Amino acid sequence: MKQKPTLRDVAQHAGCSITTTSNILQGRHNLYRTETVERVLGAARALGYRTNHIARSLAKQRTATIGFVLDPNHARLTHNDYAQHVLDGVLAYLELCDYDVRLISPRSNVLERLWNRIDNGTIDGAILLAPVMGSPLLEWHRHSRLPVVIAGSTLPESYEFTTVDIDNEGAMATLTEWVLQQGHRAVGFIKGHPLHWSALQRERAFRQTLAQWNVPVREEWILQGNYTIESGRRAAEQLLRQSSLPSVVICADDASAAGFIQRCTEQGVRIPQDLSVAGFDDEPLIQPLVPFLTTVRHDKYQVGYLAAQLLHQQIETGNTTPQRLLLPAAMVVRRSVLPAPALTGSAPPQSVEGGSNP
Amino acid sequence: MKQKPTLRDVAQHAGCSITTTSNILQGRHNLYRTETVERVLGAARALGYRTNHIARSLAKQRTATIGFVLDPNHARLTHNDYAQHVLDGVLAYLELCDYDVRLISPRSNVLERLWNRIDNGTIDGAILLAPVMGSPLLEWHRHSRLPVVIAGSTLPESYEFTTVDIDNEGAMATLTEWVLQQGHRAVGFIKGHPLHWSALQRERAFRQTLAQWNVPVREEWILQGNYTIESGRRAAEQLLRQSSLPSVVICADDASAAGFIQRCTEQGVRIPQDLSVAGFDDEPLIQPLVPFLTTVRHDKYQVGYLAAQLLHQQIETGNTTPQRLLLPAAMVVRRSVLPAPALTGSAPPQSVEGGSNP
DNA sequence: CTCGTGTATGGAAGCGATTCCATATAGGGG
DNA sequence: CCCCTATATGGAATCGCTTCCATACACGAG
Repeated sequence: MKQKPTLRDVAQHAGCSITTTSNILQGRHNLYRTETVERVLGAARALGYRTNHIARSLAKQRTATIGFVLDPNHARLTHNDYAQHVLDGVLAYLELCDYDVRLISPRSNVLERLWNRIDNGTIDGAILLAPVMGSPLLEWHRHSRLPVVIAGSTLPESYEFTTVDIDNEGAMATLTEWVLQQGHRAVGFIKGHPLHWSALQRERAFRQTLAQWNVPVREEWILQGNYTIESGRRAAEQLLRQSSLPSVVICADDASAAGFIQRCTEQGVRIPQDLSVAGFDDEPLIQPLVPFLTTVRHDKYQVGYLAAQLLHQQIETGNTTPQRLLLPAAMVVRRSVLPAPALTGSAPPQSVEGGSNP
Repeated sequence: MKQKPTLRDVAQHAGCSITTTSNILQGRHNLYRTETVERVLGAARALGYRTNHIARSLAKQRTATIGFVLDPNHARLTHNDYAQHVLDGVLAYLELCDYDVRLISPRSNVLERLWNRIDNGTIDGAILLAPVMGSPLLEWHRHSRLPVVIAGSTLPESYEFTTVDIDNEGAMATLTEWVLQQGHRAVGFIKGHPLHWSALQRERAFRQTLAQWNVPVREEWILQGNYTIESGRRAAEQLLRQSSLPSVVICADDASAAGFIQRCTEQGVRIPQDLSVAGFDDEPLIQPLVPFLTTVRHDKYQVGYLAAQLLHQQIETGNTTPQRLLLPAAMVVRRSVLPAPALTGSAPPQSVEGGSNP
């Protein structure tokens, strides 16, 4: 049970200086005679030497670690399938450049405590996962000199952050347009979580598209949701209580779509025969529940992968000029949206666009 | 854009030595006059000082960080609901003792690379999440002096690790016994992932219980699964091809149970009228698919929480004597298991035990 | 023979904390 | 008046590694 060998031990064993040893172990082989190199490498192997990354980090002022920061207002990571996919992409990229991840999952909203966890020298940069509006984490940028990339939210221009997210507006516009092309003119909407920018963006795109098509927005058909199955059920109850119903409901996400459909079915409203429904996210965990759901697919893994890549670049180059990446999403047409029962709209009929049905 | 302040800066600002500053900032207030304490604390606040944990770790030889190590043979974290719940428990405990988590998700099986990621001084201990049989991570214990706790697997005695897991054998014995008490004597089984100890343990308990009740095991009704929905579907196809069928099938996990039920239903075999099915895990993601599934519930969060606690103790005390924690699980009786059509067994009828139906 | 150039190596000062131990001062007892 | 103890503070080594810069030597050119 001996101590872990240090650089000094290796140097001693190899009969050369610490400098030489350090250089060779860092791969600067060409500085030395091959014989020296081999001696050092041999000694390191013989002793089972392993670089102490803490010491290295202190000396280099570089940890080769990034923080993956969950928002304290979020549901816990473990109930958050989204987080996992993004994280997976992050890990995949970091594997390439040999970086590590520190998980920062604050239970507290106290800015001071948050900072202590984050800005304590243990990470070179951070990925913030979909911070919500008004999150203390965003207060951060004023004081932090740490490179930061936001994954999963596109913030308003006023925030000077690099962001990576799917193109919520574009994708929802496409979806809405497609629904309109099916002839629907009476269209409802279930909103997403009120604190998420993505929810705002999706709603905005929905409204704008309706406006472009001169289709009136009926506010009593716009229901609040929060990206959960349960909220979809509640929305259904609210909607079904009304005297007149839309011919289609577009949901800001698959979870609420699933809840909505469930509740409708329980109430004897058949989907899609009596009412069409579209979702958004093509959430794999939801899919088995409503396998026929027409929705929009996007690549969360890719969001994480690119966020990591951008962050890595910022760290390496020191250039932290904000950028905004918007990834495209694809429609997945299944069977939950039927053509409108009676075409009455003013817009010209057009051909179907978008993804295919697996 | 000035440099981050260091201890020296604070000391200077407060007009005292670095030693004094360090002591006070570490909370040893009683060593000094209150006036000095206030001066130091004030200076630290004024400068926005934040201790550099890297330097601290080097000096203390303690990082206050543990590694959460996924098995390279595992599915990726993001498709692994189990991992998230355990991780969540881990985070909850670590929050209490102010430790952090480094995520170690090796893509490689190369032991040397694995070690470099793990044993490089950046963590004080590690939690291995459910390592599979023959995993390179287990080779580890011979060389590593790092405190390690295994979460989610109970290894054979020959491995000298502290483990935390649910009581797979006990829970499966209870479930099997309950099924037998319902009068079933023709009982099939879908096995879990062949590389997971939990799968072995569940199968063993199943067989032993049958043996205790003098119920013969029909090997053609024992089907291979691997903890996935798809494997349950395959098992159903295999089983339904046979000339004689069991009256009940016990599955080593909920996912394969769901797949099994799905496929049976598609083939016109009604569950539970034609065939009873029991699951195991009470998996929340599966539950919406088969809300009537009788299964066994256990607390993965608790597994993580306790694993973290044990590891923390080992780190603090230095005492790494192996322990094995087995957490109890509770039956959840729903409607997927009916009493056997005709009682013919030799065992005495007994009363129902186990959990309740929410 | 001297100088410059290039190659091979080592010395020593850091990185930013912690901590052992020494020192200084004040006050109380003999 | 001196010694001892307790209280308050600081000096300096240390953690293990990186890296700037110096040194030593050899060799060909001038």
